Amino acid sequence: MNIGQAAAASGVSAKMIRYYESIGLIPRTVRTESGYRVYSDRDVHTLRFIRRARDLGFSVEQIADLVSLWHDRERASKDVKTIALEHVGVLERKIRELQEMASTLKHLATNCHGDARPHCPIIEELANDEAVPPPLKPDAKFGPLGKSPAR
Amino acid sequence: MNIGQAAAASGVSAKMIRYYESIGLIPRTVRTESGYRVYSDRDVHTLRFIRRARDLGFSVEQIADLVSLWHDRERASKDVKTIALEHVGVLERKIRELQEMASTLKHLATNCHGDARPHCPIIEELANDEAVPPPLKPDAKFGPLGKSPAR
DNA sequence: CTTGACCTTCCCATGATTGGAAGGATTACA
DNA sequence: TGTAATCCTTCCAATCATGGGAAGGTCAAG
Repeated sequence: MNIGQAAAASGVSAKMIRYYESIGLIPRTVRTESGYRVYSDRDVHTLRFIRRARDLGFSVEQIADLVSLWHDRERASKDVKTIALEHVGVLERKIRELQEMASTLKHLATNCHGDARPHCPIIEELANDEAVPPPLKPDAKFGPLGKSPAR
Repeated sequence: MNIGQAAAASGVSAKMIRYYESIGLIPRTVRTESGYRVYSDRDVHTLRFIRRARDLGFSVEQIADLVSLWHDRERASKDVKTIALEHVGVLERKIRELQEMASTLKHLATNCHGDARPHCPIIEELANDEAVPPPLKPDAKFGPLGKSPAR
C-alpha cells in the first residue's frame, strides 16, 4: 500500500508519516523500484497507535517512548503509567492556567456594558498599572528551585 | 531609559520588545546617537498593557486590536467585549479538549496496575484498532466514489 | 499517448519566544 | 587612562507539529 492509502487508513497525513520517518519515530519503509514507500497493515497499525497517542496530547518524544514500550513484551506497566500520569499532570496544569484566564476575562466582560460607549472595565484592567508584573527572570543562578516551565 | 530597564519595568523581555517593534505592535522608538533604543514611562505603560493581555492568552493580533481600542477614546465597549468573549470561547474550547484528554488518561491509568508486569490497559487502548480515526480530510473533489481504497 | 492522480524531495511558514554570535557603546573600577 | 564587565545593536537559528507548495518522476485508466 502507498503512503496515501496508509494515511487514509491510519488517520495520519502523508506529510506527517514522512516526518515521523525522518525523525526516526517510525523506521524507514521498503520502497518500490521507483522509490515509492510501501506500507503493510502492521505499519498502519503502528500509525494508528501513534495517531491515538497524539490525540491524547502526547508529545512526539513521549510517543516514541510509548511505542517502544508497546513493542517491549517485558515492559513494566509502571513505566507506561508513569508517562501517562506525568502527561496528565501537564494537562491539568495547563487546564488550570486556561481556566484562570477564562474566568478573569469572563468576570471583566460581565462588568462591561458592551454598548456604544467607551467606558470598559476590560481595557481598564489591562491598563491598570497596579498589577505588578512578576520579575522576568528568576534571576538565575539561584539554587535548584525547580524550573517553572512556560513563559 | 534603555531597553533593558524598560524590560525590567514592564515584564516584557528585551527580545520581545524588539520583536513587537519589528512586527509593528509598538512603534519604533527614538534612538540615541549610538543607536540605543530609548523608552519613556509612557512606553513602559504600553508594554505593561501588552504584558497583561498576553498573560490572559490573547494573541499578538488581538493585542494589536486591544491596544488600538485602548488608545481610541471613542471606542465602543462592545468592540472590546467582543474580542474578550471570542477569546473566552477559544479558551473554553481548548479547556474542554484538554479535559477530555486528561479524563481519558486518568481513567486508563486507574485501571493500570502500574507494577512490574507488562499488562497495561493504557497501551492496550492505544493499540486498539477498533477506535476509528476520523477521516483526515473531508476528501473533497472526488466524484461519486473514487478508487477502491484497497483495504 | 495523454491525462490526472499519485508519489518523491526540498524549502518555507506558522506563533511566540528564546538562544547565541559578532561587534559596538557605555559604565565601573583600579 | 586603561580595561573589563555589562550593556546595546543586528542577524540567524531553533523550538513543536503541521501544512503549503513547487519541481519533477510514476502509474493507471481512457
